[in-house]
Amino acid sequence: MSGKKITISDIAKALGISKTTVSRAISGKGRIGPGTKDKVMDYVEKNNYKPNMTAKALANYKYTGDHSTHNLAVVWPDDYSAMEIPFFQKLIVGISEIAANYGYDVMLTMAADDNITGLKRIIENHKVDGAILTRTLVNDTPAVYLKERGVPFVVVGSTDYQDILSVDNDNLDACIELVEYLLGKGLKRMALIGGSRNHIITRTRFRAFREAHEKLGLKVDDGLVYLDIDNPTKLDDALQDILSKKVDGIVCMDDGFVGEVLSKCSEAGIRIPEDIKLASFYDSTFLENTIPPVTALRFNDRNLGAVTASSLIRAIEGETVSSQMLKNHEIMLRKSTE
Amino acid sequence: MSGKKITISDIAKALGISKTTVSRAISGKGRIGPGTKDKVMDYVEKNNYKPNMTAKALANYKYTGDHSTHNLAVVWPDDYSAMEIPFFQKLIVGISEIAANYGYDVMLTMAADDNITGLKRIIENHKVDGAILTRTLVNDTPAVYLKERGVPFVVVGSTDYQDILSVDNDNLDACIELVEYLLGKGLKRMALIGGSRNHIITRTRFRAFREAHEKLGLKVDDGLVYLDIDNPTKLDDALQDILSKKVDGIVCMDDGFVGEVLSKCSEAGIRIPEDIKLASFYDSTFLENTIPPVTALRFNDRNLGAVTASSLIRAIEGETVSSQMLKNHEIMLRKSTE
DNA sequence: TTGTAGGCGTTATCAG
DNA sequence: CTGATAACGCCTACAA
Repeated sequence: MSGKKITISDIAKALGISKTTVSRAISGKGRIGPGTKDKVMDYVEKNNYKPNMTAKALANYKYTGDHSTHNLAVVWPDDYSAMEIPFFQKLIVGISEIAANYGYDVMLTMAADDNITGLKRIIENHKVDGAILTRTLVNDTPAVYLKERGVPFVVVGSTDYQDILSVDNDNLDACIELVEYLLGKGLKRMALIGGSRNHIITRTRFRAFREAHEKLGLKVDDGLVYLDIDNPTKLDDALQDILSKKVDGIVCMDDGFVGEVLSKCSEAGIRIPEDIKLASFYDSTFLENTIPPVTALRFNDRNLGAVTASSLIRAIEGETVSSQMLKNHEIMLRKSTE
Repeated sequence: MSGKKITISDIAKALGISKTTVSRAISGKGRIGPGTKDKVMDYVEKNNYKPNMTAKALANYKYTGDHSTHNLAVVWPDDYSAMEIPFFQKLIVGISEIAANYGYDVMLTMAADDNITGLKRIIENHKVDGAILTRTLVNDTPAVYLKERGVPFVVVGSTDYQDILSVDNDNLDACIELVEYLLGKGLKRMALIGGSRNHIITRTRFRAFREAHEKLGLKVDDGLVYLDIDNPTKLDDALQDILSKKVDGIVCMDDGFVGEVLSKCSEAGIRIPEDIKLASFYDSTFLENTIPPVTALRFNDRNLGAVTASSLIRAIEGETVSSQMLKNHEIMLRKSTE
């Protein structure tokens, strides 16, 4: 474990040749005699030489003007509710896989709409070549910042901002499809439970809920729509309200709401699906094993991550890429809506 | 959006002063006239100058011999089962928070015991100063690799290897406590369901299960221990077997097993807790809302991540740190064991 | 095929 | 208080 860092000059000196020759032997670029090359490679092997990537990058910059790090930033929301759902985790696995294929590594950072210091540090220190925002916001501070800095980035989800590269599941269609299915079963008074209205996904889901009703000439009762439910207390209150209102169906925007709904119904002696049908706009393995299992929309998050990563990398490398909407959903019909 | 990268020499030329002076103004080191400094800072502001970190690092290396990146690697297991549980997600949030406090950023990479190419690339390209392994293995390829490369690292969880820095929850004590509680309720035939035996955590939990029995002069029936349950099929088989064997309790090593247990019991007309008590060695919000809610051990994973990160950073910065066992658990008694 | 020389952007030394 | 200069490790035109 000799702590001494060895450089190409050291090798050159030891072998009685010039730095240039050593550099050529190692990089494989330029003509070089086979004997010389072997000699160098031998020495490299024996003395465990590792090139100094910093110096390499600096020298390389001179010729190519390229300052790339081969790193991508993935930005996670840092609110508590996001930590409980596996979406972001699956997404990043998909991202990592593709990134690795292209020789990129992944940096992870948290950001809230009112605190993007972590992201700023990474960008300003040139630690990444581009970024992926894993949640779109109505008031999207991170996106605005990246755009203004001229950093390539892709958002996962839809956005109202112009000229922003995005990759999204076909959430709108998927949600409409599910709600239509429920309305088709004759449901008349469905409640809707969802999270922050500052998340684009919440708006999209709400819009789908409305549009499905409209398509069938029905109208949504706004008194049955519960948004901005972002903590257990609000959820409890909403549920109490809902159960007192004689609804015949409950749609949860996220799987995270479902457990509580089931347990409250059970306590209140309300049977699912006999008395109330229940469905979720987002599936997870957990919903397969609830009693009863709950109908939900399943998306392939890992695939979504993969597509996003490849879009970003292609954008970084100068290709022209455009936003995509993935046909990526499946309705998992389960007992809760039978 | 002037693509031109501006350097310290550009500033010097524009202002008719020397590079040295500009450097001093920006770094704040060395004596410099206040007027000059303001002039420079003004220009920096107006022309949006950002230092080239690569060059900075190289120059810095010359004097301090320090090659640090201010990045940490976090290594996730890349098997499918890990993706479903929020443990790793919570852990990394804790890690990120502390890292940010110390001015470090986080790189994420996946590794399996038989595939650590991602980790290798990050280490060999000097992209990080140290690493955190989020799962310990009996046959720990990543740990062996890092040790042999001389890279500072910390493992989350206990390990059999010597001289490895680790931070862990008091899993053994916690599990013993829970099992003792169950035995204290008079249970005589408890089944145990767990994951891969190559995970140290599985061994620890199994050991706790045994030791709790021994403390009360009881013996574990090996026929009721189901390990290496790493896919739905195996779980189904195990459960079928268990339910045919007249057990009076089931302990799941992880919350991921619980949903399936509950639904199988319900199908079979077995009541919990009346016929069989149920508990889990790992809690999650989901277990609060199952029917019935399930008794489980709750650990503060975010805190675990935070402690791990601070250990690693202190190790990187040359302090002597030692392995820690956190007193970090709480038994959440719920209806499933009443 | 190989060597010489100069430069990437920055910082610290040392002289003015 | 300020400026010229060398150096960090590597790479590539250009010369030999």
